[in-house]
Amino acid sequence: MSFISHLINFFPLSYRYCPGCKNDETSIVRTGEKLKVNKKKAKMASASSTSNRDWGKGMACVGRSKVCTIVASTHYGAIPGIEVGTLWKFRVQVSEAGVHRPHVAGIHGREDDGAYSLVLSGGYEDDKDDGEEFFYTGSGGRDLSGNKRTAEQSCDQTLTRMNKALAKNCNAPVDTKKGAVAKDWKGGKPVRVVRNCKLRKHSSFAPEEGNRYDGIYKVVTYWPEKGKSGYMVWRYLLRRDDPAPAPWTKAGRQRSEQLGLVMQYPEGYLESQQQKEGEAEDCSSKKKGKKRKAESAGSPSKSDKKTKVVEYIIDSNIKKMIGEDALNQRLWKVALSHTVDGHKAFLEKVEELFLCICCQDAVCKPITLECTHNICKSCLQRSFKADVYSCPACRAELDKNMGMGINSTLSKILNAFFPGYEAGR
DNA sequence: GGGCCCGCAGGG
DNA sequence: CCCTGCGGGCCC
Repeated sequence: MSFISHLINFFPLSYRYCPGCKNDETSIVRTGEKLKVNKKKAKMASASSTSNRDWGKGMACVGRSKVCTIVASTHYGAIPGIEVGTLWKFRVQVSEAGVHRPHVAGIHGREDDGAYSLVLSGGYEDDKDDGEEFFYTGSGGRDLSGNKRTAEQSCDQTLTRMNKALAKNCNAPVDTKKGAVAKDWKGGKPVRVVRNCKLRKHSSFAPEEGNRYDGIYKVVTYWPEKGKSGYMVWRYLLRRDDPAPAPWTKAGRQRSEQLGLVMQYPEGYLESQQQKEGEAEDCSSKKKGKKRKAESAGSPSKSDKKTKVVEYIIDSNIKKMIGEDALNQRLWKVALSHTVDGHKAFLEKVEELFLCICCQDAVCKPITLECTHNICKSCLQRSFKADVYSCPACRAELDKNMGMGINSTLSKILNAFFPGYEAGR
């Protein structure tokens, strides 16, 4: 540990770090650790497969390139900085944003807690979408043998796992036999809802392309019923309860426009698609007046950067606390100059400014040193334990007997901006 | 255009 | 560990 502290002291600002782009730590091989030979892999169907298909390309089989750490994976409600109407081409990106973490599954939840998010994708025949409200179908009741991810209904669903999780969001005691109706539906746990373009076949509220975050819904009621397949399915009625206008409404479209929300593609995706198209054209050099289209597609390529953004107005209570955070006035001044860039950009700036240089996360239980650098209490304690008594950011000397009182004002402000962010650690 | 079936993430 | 899963692209 002292080695790490030493390194950090030696190269305090040698690289910049994008808080939103944190790499998955589980894939990092630390000093003294062995490369994880994946036992699972040996057991997987692919090990004995005779297929010659190349699975290395495409978005179906890629892993995440970043993990959302701004809130815990069990966080309920909106993800700070993610606006209603945000668009992503692929599910893996929705996962990276923390909006809906599973890559394939429609419901994310825990059966003893509740459901955090779901995706409407037209994958279940008993779904029905009316925009403000929709009927959702539970998962399961399918034969997934043959290493499949989806199949037709072939047996009854049960109120277990994710189905039970979603039932727990309803503001009523769970009833695994008959279902329940919420006493006061708005009192239930919030569910983040994403609509996928594949839903378009059955719904006029689906996005044209990719996946769209549509805001918070609540479970009004759920019950078991014989589905179109003839097998029992669990059905849920969800109703929208979000302060932001729905993306398909006029107000919602205007808002998306103002915020400059455009389709997000994975890093380098459009470029590689273009290249592929070029190669295909070379190969069959029969030209054929191919549609040279993808070039102008959604990627914010400098020119359309000047889309107008709505200034973010900070809540007056938080503003007051910011005024009271005396030692951090310099940082707050910088942060406040970014409210004109909108909510998302402002929060990203705050996260950057209040990054702990040791753990590279938003500072947690912050201690503000006299040199005005902010460090997580646990990170500073670790440094002291290793007999390093200096500021990890600027190496200013510290009294080895100094108090370890946290900056409670800063802590309150950060918790207001990033609800629950400390729970993830 | 429809079927096949992969890695990966997450919960239990 | 084991099981599940409303993706997704390649091949026919």
